[in-house]
Amino acid sequence: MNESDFLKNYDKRSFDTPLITVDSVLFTCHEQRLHVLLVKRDEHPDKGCWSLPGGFIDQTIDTCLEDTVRRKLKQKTGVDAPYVEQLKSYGGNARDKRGWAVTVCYSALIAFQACEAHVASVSDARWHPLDDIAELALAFDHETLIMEARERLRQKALYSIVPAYALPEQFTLPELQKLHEILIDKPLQKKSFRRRIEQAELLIDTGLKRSESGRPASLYSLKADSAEFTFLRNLEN
Amino acid sequence: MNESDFLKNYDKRSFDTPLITVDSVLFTCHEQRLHVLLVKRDEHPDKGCWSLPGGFIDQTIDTCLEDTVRRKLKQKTGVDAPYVEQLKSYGGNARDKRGWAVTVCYSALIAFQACEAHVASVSDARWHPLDDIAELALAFDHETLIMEARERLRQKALYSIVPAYALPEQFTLPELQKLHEILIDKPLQKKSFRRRIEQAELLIDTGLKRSESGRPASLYSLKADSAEFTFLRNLEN
DNA sequence: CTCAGATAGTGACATAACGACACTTATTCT
DNA sequence: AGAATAAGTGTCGTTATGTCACTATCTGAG
Repeated sequence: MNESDFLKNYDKRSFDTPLITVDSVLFTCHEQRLHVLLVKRDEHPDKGCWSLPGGFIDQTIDTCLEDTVRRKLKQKTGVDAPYVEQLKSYGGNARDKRGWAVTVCYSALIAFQACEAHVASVSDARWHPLDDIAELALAFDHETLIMEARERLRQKALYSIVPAYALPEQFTLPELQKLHEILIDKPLQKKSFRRRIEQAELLIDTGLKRSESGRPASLYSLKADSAEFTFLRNLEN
Repeated sequence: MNESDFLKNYDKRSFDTPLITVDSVLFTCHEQRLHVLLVKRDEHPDKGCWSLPGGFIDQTIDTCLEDTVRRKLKQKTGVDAPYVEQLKSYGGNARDKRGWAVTVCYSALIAFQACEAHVASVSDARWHPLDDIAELALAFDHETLIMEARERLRQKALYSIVPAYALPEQFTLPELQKLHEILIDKPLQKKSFRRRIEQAELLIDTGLKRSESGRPASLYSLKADSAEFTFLRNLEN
């Protein structure tokens, strides 16, 4: 039998394949706290629990996994997230009551202001402070997904400025430093922090921000695709 | 309807879900070259092409994705790989002629000697020098998977000694350094290399190895689970 | 048996990045 | 005007690394 005959007769629905979904841990920084976007499930299983934005692949419109992720995120936020990164896949027979299930988990970052209005208009979506999710009823193994994504973001904060995507397009260095301090849960030396960033040339200066009090701070934005660029050392202080 | 009624009536086979598989890029170091284990496909699609060891999840015996990976690898190598790490998932409608397909790609390392005999006895499995795979006919998008896994391993070589799992359990520092040099394709200063490792205390000294010529070299082996421990800086020389 | 060659491993100094912290500058509020 | 606050800099000591010469130990040729 040649390949085209094989494919003509092939029916992948004749196999019992695991369920496959994508899920995203969308982070933002709001009022000096890290938040995650959660969606209240209104269908079984785990009906009524909070879950990560995500779901099944639409084979008719998604050409790859990231298409699914961005589509699902846009439904909840109204905008395309500036940073989306695949983290890890979880698969097993115990994750989902419906049976063997695989989910490809992504992490994403967005500025709170960029989607504030749209999120408020979506009835089942809500930002939750990360420190509060232990008290929520979470669907499936999503608490694990969130915690592992949180840990990855903490690691990123040690050697990159990826977290900057959780801030508005323009931000000051003290604002960025504060975010890093939240992420790694430790105060940082401002001199060291500035040096690391200046040296790596990851940001561009875009003017001055008139401050409420104190000196005016320079506004920065991310240099094109500087996301993954690394500092030279780990942050230890 | 309550949840248990819902689950009773739920049939995941009524949906057309993508195909889902796992694949592993198993590396080893042999005769100063990096090799990858490939398997010759004897079924459609891409019959006759070389592919990565992997395949479908067996929902009756695998409880998680890594179970599938280790099971498939053991079929080809005869032993359990000492290092297995999930890298990335690939999904899309163009990867596999059978339709929308997702694969969870793992990277694994093993000592050549640990599985030399068994691999030789498996008719469809063979080690291929990494530099030669461009000339092979590879199935699906497996060339991409291999290249991205190769790049990840290169990165690991810059800040960890994970590559040591591609060596026998006991090895000398010059052997490890040579492997890193192969991975990052650049000569390294032995003094710097030794210092980085000694400082991080990633290895334990286990005796002396009588050399063919030159001074006898100390044998080392990995400290328990020191795999991911990092050096403090990137290797630049 | 001895010495050359090869390889393992060390000593030592210069450089670069970082930690720490005091200091300067600019703005707001009283 | 002066205190308070916050942005941003100067500077010094420490640490890790780059570089490279040097020592030590083995093999093998003559």
